[in-house]
Amino acid sequence: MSDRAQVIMDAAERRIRDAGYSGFSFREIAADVGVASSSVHHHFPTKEALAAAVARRYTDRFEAAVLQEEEAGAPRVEAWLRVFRRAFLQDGRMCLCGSLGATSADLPPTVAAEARRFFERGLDNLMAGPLDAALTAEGAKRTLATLEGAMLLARALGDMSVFDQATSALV
Amino acid sequence: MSDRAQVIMDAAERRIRDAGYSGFSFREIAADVGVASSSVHHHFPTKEALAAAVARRYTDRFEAAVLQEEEAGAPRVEAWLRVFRRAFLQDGRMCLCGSLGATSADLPPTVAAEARRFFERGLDNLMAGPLDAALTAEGAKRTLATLEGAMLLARALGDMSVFDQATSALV
DNA sequence: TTTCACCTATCGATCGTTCGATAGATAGGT
DNA sequence: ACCTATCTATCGAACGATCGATAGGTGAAA
Repeated sequence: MSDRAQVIMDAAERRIRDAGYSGFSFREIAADVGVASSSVHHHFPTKEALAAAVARRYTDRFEAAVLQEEEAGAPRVEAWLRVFRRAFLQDGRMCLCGSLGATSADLPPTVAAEARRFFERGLDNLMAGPLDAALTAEGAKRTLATLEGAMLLARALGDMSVFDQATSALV
Repeated sequence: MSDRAQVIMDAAERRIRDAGYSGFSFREIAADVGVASSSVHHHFPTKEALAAAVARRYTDRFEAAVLQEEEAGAPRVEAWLRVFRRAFLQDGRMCLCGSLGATSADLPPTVAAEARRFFERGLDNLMAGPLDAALTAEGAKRTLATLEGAMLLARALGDMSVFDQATSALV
């Protein structure tokens, strides 16, 4: 994967997190990066392929960050909270797969599958390991739902601090 | 507000809940209703005005349904859970204002204001009343976040039962 | 006769996508 | 060292489709 392809994915990720799948275009991405829109197609043949690649990279990065927090000694739920919190407050944007998942019914199949994969991996991680650290199926779903919803609420209200208030009972 | 305008709003509401603000068009709505796209403009001059009207009606309906549940004796949080659950399982769709709020950064101002209003009204209601029934500011935000996130998660995973699992601890 | 709801037709802009051309790098053969 | 072939990354131009929006006309109701 070339540097240019990474920069294209960076721009696409920003745009999708702000506006969703149908809210970004090749021309916008191209303008952000400083190339012709046809050059974006050279790296990613279709819009569906670009969005799927961005979601795949996002999930892998996210999972790696959570594992790093856990290895640093953070309890399971707190690891997730920290990574979500960082993704939200640092970038000032929704979770990519939250943004995609909200319109899941209208997504090309491979993009919907990548969004689904993000949440499946999250639930697997939250339910894995020794019994004293693992969450129940319901606890894991509640945790992810609250984290995603906290982002959505904070964005809709235009107040970033809402995220911390909505998630304060998770730890 | 004429009958035709109501039917147009019905179609727009369905489409926005599935695909977000940038995922619906006048032509699609017109085809659903069975009129020309210019006729939709006759009732709602712009896309922004149509979406804002749909969100306003949605919020008012939602609030009325919650109040009805409360008057029927449902505890505060359970009233919200029931109305959210019905909106999700009956229609098989996201919350309209959740769908809009996810892309709040990319919304025309009046539409973003209507989405914000939905959550402000929700928080006000959850925090109102006698102390033994009212939620704290944090509890109210956590409740709305979990409800919205539960919809998002269930949609992304393609499994409606996820909503009940994610919200099982709210009551 | 004025108003209302709807129509057809059309506008300019933007969409995802495709195409052919071009420049630079790389590799192999002579 | 030189020529040739191939690959990669980029460009401008254009495709048909769709977008939100507008203009002007038609017919029925008030």
